[in-house]
Amino acid sequence: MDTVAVAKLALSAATYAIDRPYDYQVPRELADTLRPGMRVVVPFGAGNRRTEGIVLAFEDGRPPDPKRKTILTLLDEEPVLDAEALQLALWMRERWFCTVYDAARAMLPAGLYFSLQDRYAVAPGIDRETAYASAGKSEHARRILELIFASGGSAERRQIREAFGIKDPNPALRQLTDHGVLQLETSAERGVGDKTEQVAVLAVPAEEAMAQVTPKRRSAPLRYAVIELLAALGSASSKELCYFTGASSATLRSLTKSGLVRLERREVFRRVRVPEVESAPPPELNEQQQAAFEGLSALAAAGKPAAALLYGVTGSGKTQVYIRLIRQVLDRGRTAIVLVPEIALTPQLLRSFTAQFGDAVAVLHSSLRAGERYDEWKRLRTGKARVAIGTRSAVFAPLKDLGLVILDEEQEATYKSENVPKYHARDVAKYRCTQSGALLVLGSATPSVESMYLARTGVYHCFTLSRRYNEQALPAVFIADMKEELRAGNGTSLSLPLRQALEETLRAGEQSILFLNRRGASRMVSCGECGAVPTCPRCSVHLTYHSANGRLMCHYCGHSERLPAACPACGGTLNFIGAGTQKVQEELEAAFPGITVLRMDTDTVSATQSHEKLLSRFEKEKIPILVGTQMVAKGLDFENVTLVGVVSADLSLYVDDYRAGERTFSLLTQVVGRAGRGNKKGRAIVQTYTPENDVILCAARQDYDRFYEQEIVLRRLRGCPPFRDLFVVTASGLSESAVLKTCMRLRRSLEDWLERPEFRALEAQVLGPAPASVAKVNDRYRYRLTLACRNTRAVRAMVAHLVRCAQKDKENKGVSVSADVDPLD
DNA sequence: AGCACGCCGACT
DNA sequence: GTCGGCGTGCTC
Repeated sequence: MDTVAVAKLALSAATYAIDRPYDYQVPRELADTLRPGMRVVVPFGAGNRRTEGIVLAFEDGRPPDPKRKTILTLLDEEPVLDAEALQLALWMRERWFCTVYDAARAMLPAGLYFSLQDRYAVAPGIDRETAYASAGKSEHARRILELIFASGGSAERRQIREAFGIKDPNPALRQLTDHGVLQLETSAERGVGDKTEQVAVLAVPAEEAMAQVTPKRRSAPLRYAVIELLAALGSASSKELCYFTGASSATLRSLTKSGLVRLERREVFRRVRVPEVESAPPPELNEQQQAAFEGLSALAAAGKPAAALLYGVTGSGKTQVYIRLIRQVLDRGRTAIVLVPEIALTPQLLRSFTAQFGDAVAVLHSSLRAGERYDEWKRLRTGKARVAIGTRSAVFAPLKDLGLVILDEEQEATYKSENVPKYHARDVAKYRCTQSGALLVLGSATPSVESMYLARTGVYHCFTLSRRYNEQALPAVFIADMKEELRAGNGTSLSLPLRQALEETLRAGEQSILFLNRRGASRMVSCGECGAVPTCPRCSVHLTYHSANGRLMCHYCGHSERLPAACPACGGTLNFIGAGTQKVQEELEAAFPGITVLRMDTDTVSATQSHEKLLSRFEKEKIPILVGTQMVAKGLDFENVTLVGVVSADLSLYVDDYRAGERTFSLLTQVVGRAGRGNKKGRAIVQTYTPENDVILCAARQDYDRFYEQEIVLRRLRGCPPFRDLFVVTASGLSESAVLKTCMRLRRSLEDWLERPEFRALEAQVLGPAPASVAKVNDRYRYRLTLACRNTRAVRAMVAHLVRCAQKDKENKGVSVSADVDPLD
């Protein structure tokens, strides 16, 4: 009997509700070349639209099935994912409620991505008249033809859909293709961010262009703004042009139609890599470092999966241990991954790694151009580079014989992805280490409570570095009670002790850093008279001011508007509020006339220069005082900084999140550790309205162990990680009542499930529905249910089932449902 | 999600 | 009789 070869594919068009391996017939000409891990193009769905798929496996000897469709084309010459990576993708689907394709997409560099477009083109030999005759009386078909002829004979399906709005162009499109007037072509284009970018240039002299748009300045302000900017610059990238003027790509297109602007593609110059550094000898280790190294090295040598916590106080030299460990792993013929929270904040670490390992290091992070990222990815896959350093997504580095994964500052929130797939790099790292018998090293001065718990209970090995480099003493920490300051009539953000300390530091010719630990440090605008704050029309958030383009912008949906001259509600004067760094800067300048105060927050960094530049200015010019947000907390060490002030330790503490204590402790510890890195002794002043708070007291004493002991009790009591995980099911939609109804249905079936004998013992708890932290985004209301429960395979399967059923349920029409584990907010 | 099929009202 | 709007069900 005749049999055929069938490929099992994961498809990009399959949503979570219908994600499963799909069977496709392998055409004879691909039978020899096609292997698992390669990407292909296949027809999918009733309309056979082109979809990308990735080969998971083959099955030979299957009976032919007339219903089965056939693979159209091959996209790769070599597999882009190996067997282990495919296995990881399947595991991610189970663990984080995403599709296999979502997982695969996270693993591959964007430069590898194709965008498949269905294009409708006028068939050869068909003229306008024949075409319109075929359209007959169909209004839809006529409109489609108009669009296609207007755009030069062909148009993308997406374009046609958008032009139609809600109505369905498909019957008309089918009619036209059936008559042979139009034909469908598929184009596979390389994805975004290649080596070129779109640039807009003036097509006519600047004066002429200005003369054309000026009369219509009122009615077409965006066109005017674009031309005005282009007249000044000559040319600019389309992206920047839109950012600075608030114009959309439609504005640019309309300007090209008027003949004022030309759009071109221009080569983007690949950016300079890590600066060349002289190679350095392996670092010398002190006694403690040596002990940690030997312990870790033995674990790595065993070739069995293992995890260890490297708990080392700030300045105890964890990097040197990493370097020696990597060296050894490389010498044994294996490879290593180093994850850091943010590349930009770790230039020193990057430099020392390059000095040690030279070309064997590949750097992967989000601000690399797609092409560069792709190049680095290829170097890793081919074995030319054997150490990958990067942020979260570098955990997927395509390395064979992985022997070691290091997560530096493992408690950092950046290791959890906020986009689908919402994975945590720590868990992916664990899985990869298990796959390849590698060692996972979690390094931190302030480990996450979860990791320390696992270390204390013997799941992780634990190594401690308690001695600071050169035996430096920890800075002396003083807590300033801001309630008392208020009672004494001091309403500013600078307490008396902080003022005095600043004065003394100034007099000694030393430098100070003031830290404002406010999350998402951005600036808002409010009316001085009526107190109104401009809000996004589509989302329930305040708009933030961007000084770079002078506009108010929404960080959730991208809405932007010009900063109004006066309050739209009452006509009053608008004031800037927000990060407060500016206010602190002003207060400092008033208190210390003539002293330079450098400010570093999202505003000054994006507008003027990179924070690296700002920091080097601070160091080289010995600017007396630096005020900043989160970004001053980490990274560089300054010899001459002897005073650190925390303006308000409470800001990150009293928020509704079980990790608030941990985050505040970690931040305060890092900030305090900034003082006195050189020979001089440092001190720190922590200002707070709640000086009796245990987290603040522990941080002031740099007493992690005490903090942990208290925190773990709270976590157990509240049923938070590490004792239970929080599964969050989110429903969103345009109708608030529909979203809430979906949530109530979900809650009921969740409770039904938990009644079953196999789940009773888990003592799970269901909370909500409650509005999400940002209750409305893009006009969609968001509510969520929280299930606090041990994270077992059965529970994950149950949640997955629940989400899938909710997505398929007709009662939930117009509401989308998704799930996440231990989300950040 | 995206597409086809089928039902039904409006217009011719 | 069409055309087009809308609800329902499936995706190899």
